[in-house]
This record gives sequence, C-alpha cells and structure tokens, in this order.
Amino acid sequence: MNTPAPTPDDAPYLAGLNPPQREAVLTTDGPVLVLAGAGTGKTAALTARLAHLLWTRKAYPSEILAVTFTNKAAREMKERVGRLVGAAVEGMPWLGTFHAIGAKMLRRHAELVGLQSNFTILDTDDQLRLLKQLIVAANIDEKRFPARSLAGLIDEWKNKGLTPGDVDAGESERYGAGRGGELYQQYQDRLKAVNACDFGDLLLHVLTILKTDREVLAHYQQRFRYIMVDEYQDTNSVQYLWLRLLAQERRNICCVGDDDQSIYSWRGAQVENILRFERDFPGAKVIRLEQNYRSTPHILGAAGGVIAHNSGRLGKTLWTEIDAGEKVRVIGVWDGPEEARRVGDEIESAQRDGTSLDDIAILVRAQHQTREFEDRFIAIGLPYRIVGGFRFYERAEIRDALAYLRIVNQPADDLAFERIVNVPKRGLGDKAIARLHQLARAEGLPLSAAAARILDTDELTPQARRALGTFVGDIVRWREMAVDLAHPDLARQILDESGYTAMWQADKSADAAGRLENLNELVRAMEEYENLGAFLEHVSLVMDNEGAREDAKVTIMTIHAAKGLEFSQVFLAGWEEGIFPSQRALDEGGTRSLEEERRLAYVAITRARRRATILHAANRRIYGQWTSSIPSRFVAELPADHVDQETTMSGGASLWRANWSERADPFADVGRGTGRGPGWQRAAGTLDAAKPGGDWTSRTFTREPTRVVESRSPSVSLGNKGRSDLSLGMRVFHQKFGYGAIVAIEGNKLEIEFEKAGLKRVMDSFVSLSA
DNA sequence: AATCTAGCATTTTTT
DNA sequence: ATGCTAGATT
Repeated sequence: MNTPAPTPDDAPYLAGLNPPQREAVLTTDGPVLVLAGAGTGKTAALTARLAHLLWTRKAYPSEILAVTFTNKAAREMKERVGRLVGAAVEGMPWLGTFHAIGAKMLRRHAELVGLQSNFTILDTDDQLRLLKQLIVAANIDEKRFPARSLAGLIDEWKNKGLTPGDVDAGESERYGAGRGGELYQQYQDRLKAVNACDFGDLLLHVLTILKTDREVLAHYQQRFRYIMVDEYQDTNSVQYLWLRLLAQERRNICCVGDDDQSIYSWRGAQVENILRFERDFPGAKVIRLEQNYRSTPHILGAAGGVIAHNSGRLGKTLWTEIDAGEKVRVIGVWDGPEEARRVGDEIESAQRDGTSLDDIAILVRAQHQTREFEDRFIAIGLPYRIVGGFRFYERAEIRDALAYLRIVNQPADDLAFERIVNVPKRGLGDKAIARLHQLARAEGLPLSAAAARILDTDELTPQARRALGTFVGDIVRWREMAVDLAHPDLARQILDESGYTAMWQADKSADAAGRLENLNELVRAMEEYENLGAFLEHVSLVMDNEGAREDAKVTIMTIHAAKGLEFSQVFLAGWEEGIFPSQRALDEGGTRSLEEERRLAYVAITRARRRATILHAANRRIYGQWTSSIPSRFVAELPADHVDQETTMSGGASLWRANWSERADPFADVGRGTGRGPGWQRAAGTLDAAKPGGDWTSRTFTREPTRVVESRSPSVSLGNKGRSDLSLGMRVFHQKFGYGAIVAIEGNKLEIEFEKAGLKRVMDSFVSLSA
C-alpha cells in the first residue's frame, strides 16, 4: 500500500479478471449495476473494485460504504480485500451487514429517535415476550391472534419503512380486530422506555433520522464517496430508501445482484429494486457477468432449464469453458430413510474416490429435513455438520447467561431482568413478579430499580423479599466488580455466584453436560472482545459462532443458507410436491411464490461444481404420519439432455414419473396425508361446510390447476392404464400403510381405506393382493 | 410455588 | 413426532 501502482493496468487485483469483471472494477464513478449470474466471480469483482478504490486513493477506507446481506459475506469480503490491499481493511469501519452498519449509525445518533446510545438490541425471543405482555394487557385473545403474527406484521411494516404513524386503518386491520397499529405504537413506546430496539429498528430508526435531520444526512452523503451493495436483489424497502438517500449526492453507487437468485421476498426483499435501478439512477451503467467459473455445462443447463420457466426476468445467459462432465442425476427412492441411506452410500463411495467431505453438501428446503440425514449419518459414523438450526447464541443456557451479563451492563434491561429473576429458582413466582411490574409501571422505573424499591415495602412475602433482596444485592455487587475485573472473569463469577452453573451441575438430564460446556465456550468467546459492551454488541448482531476449523465433514443445510456457497458435489434432497415447492408456497402466494421456489431450485442446482444429485421419495413421514408424495414439478422441468434418471423402485424411473406427468395437472390431487397442513385445513374447512366428509376429488377445487410445461419432459409416456387384477372393495397390502380396502380406482391410482393409516391415494404398483 | 399432564398446533426460509 | 400452553395436581 506504500507505492500505489502508477496505472491500474498492472495492479495485482486485476489479474485473472475477464473483460466485464474488469469493467465493473474500473467503472468507479456514477451508478453501476452489475448483473452477476451464479458462479460468475461476483465476489472477486466486488472485492477487486474495493481494492481498486483504495489502491488508487480514490477514497480513504472510511469513505467507502460496503453493505452485505449476511455476516458471512461481510467476513469474506473483509478477508479477501485484506489479501489484496493488506492492513487497510482494518480501517474500513463501514463494511458490514445492513444491520451492523445501521446499529453503528444509530449508536451515534440515538438521541434523535429518543434512545440512549447504549441501547440494547432485542432478539426475536425478547421481542416475542414483550409483545405477549402487550397483547395480554390489551385483552386480546392470544389464541386467535398469536404474538408471532403480530411480530411478523410489525417486522413487515418496518421492512417497508413504516413507523406506527404511517400504518393506516387497512393495515391495522390485519391483526387483533384492527388494533394492530395501536399495538405497534405501544410496542415502540415500550422499546423506548427500556432503551431497546429490535432488528427492524436498526434500519427504520436510521431511515427516520436520515429523512428528518438534514445535517446528519448531509454528513453521510459527503462521507460516503463510494457505495457498494452486494446481493442487491435481496434488499427490502427500508434498505432501498436508505441507499437512495445516501447515494443521492455523489451518485457513486455500485449494486451487484442477480434477479434469479432472489429468495428472500418473504422477509420483504423486493426484486423490483434491481429491476428499476436504471430508473432510479439515470445514466446507470449495466454490466453483465455471464461467464460461469463454477459448474459443468450439464449443471448449468439443468439449472437454466428450470429457471427458464419463470417470467419477468432480466435474463442472462450463463456459459462456461469447463468440460462437459456428468449429467445431473435424478434418483427416485421409496421413502425418507432410504433417501438418507442412499445419500450416505453415495458419500462414502465418493470419499473412497478421494473426495473430501468438505466438498460435499446436502441441501434441503426446510430445516426439519436435516434430521433424517443426521440420524443416518450417526448410524454409519459419517462426520457431518448442520448449518443453521439452533444457533449457539439462541440456546437457552447461552441466552440466560447473556441475560445476566446484560442486566449488569445495562440496568434498565427489563427483558433480561425478567428472564433470569427466577432462574435458577429463587421462589419468585408470578405473583411476586406481578407486584414488581405494578410498582415499576406506577413509578416509571426499570424493573431492577423497582426491585430495590419494593424491598422497603411489605408488598412481598418475607421469603420473596429475602430472595429478591439477595438477587438485587448480587446485581449491584457484580456491577461494581465489572469496573475492575476482566469481563470473562466477571462472567465466570456471575455464573457461579448466581447459582446458574450449580443449577446445571445438579441437572442430571443427558444434555446438562453439553450446556455447561457451552457456557465455558461462551466465556472463552468473550476473551476476543475488548469489553463487555463490545461483546454483547457482537452477540446481538451475529447470531452464529464461527466455530474453529475442524475435521472434514459433510455439510447439511437449507438452500437459503447455501446461497453464495459452492461444493464439488451437491445432494438436493426431498424434491417432492409439498416439500419443494413447499406446501405453503403452493397454498398461498400463487405464481409469485412458486417462482420464488423455482429460483430457490436454481440456487440449489448452481451450488454444485462437478456433480449434482437430485432425490425424491415416494413416501414421507409428515407430522409423524406416513404420506405418499410425488416428484416435484421442478424435476419435470429439468431438460432431458442434462439429466440421468434412476430409481431404486421396481418399474423404472420413467414409468413411475410418466404416470404422474401424464395428466394435465399431476399435482391437483395431492392431499397431504391426514390433511393437517395449513392448506388442507383451510380446504377442509370449506369442504366440510359443503359436504361433510368430502372426498379427495373435491379437494382439487381449492387450487387452480397449474399446467406443467411438459414439452421438454424427459419421461417416456406410458399412459396410465391400471392393473387388471384389482377391483373395488378388494383387500390389498401396502408396505408402508399396511392393509386396506380399495374404495376407488382411477387409472393406475387407487384410493384405499387403510385399516391403520386411514384414507390414502397410492399408485397401484405399490400394493399387492392380500389373500 | 413448582411440577405434571393433557391437548393443541406446528413447519419454510434469517438479519 | 415434538414442543408448547394452560390447567390441574402436589
């Protein structure tokens, strides 16, 4: 960094970039939109661009705003820029996630929205508990109006950039008989009272400040000479408004994204943001990155074939110089356990061929699907790692410990106080807490202060008073200790003296040891931070723990979590209607959400470098009930020339598939098992009114028949002639559902009343005659 | 106040 | 199947 290159041409960061990438790097001034397909070296271009700005001294590190969507992406960018320009990254205070940057800005200007700069950042758990209190206080039936949905609604409003004042009657109507807006207001008041904000506020408050305070706005508009945004297709309205305000002055904004990889619309992301970039920033330069460096042509062909079924795309044509490689495999199996078994076998054989487990991933649609694999891999002793799920900082023991630290760090943190006031048990029950609340509200005090006060009264029973007295005394003492004790030591002391450690030591359940280990880990993690405050800030923004580099393991994760990653071999499990696309997406949201599912399929396939294997099972256990399922429509959308089909079931894959794709709408009659899914419940509600015990044929009316484009269907059509040896009323045997009687026959599909499993629809090839 | 039990709803996806 | 809540029990 001492000697800047005279011309950018020989700058090290340009090495190995193709012409469009180079253009993206060198076009520094004015608005730029980089449309980067999967695996086209987007991050390489982005980091090189950052390096370029620094290298050529166009901006100081502190004058560049670089926002990413995830902590992972921020971390990676920091690392890669660091490799290119050395220590200068350390001085990049504005490289981070939207939320981290929002928090940083908000701490500086907290008073402008009525907060103190040491405000607490609530996580979902705290948020929910707070909302629950408000709902109960408002006398709203929590059964009919769950706190969850209010939380979701408020989040939605915040993502749109709406403050309580902006919520109109129509929106308010969406919760608690029109009281949604009112509760939103109360919630914000409560947050302010306890000097806290939630995730959405980190963005919304900053937006409010930028909109109302010209001076602050001008300051940041000046400061940020260059703005870079990663994954622009995932930005929501607040984020969009933020960026537009900040970029207005200098107009040096570079957004990178891929409309085909927009998979977060459910949390407010607006693909439209990317689609209207050129309108927002007239004269914008649009650069397309289309050369893919990751995958084989077959993998790209398969992914491209699927995504081609979506409409309204900006459109890109990915190409690659990589050699053909093998086709995408589609494997049909009997049931979930077999799917796991099969994947396990495949992985073991890949391992024998020299593939590292780190190069293999299993991608699923929903978190619960990981379980099947976990069970199997434990059984065969295959090392695996599950990404996501319950993250470290979300575990109960960690959250408890953090609550102790929070209350010491920030006495007014009522939610922390409440969480641990009776953990471990101190004999402070509902009644005592209720009294305490009462006093706190009456006096306008935080709970910890009210607790100290209530000790002077005779409101509490003597035991309760004694217990609370000790607790309050402890907190005061810890707070004093905090002054000159290193924070990890402080944490250890607190956990011991509070009896929290002892509580788990006394616990003889199987996972108690693990929890204690987690607590140790927590204390160890604290050492990396300067002080308690810094540590708590980290925790609230980064819910994952990076975990030390371990031995090679297979990665199991959701497709969402896999975005931006790549693996040599990828297994895509559970490609069945109702699972992927998810039942939710099929029930509600119409084409929009179906197309988002399809983008998810696109993301999933494009994670693979050399080999992609798609699996689907004929039977699945859902909510503990066996259910038959049919292949995902996305399987039918895979172009034939890029796919190899295989099945472990008799009859052959093509026969099995063909039977299902024969009909105009092979999915119309998918009932989900006993029909406990939300969609079926709704349908059943309507049905039952009209026709008690309505049969399955009536189910179809709830869903618009969706014609599946079969033009490129690889399958051989064999018709759906039924077996001649079956007739109504016959008693048959099914491997999964047991014995039952045939109540309806339609082609090769049977409806059977099973003795144990109830009414099911199955393929006739799956039953045998029972004597 | 703490523990136990039955009944219920639940499943996307995450900063 | 599992996890949570409210209500009953100790």
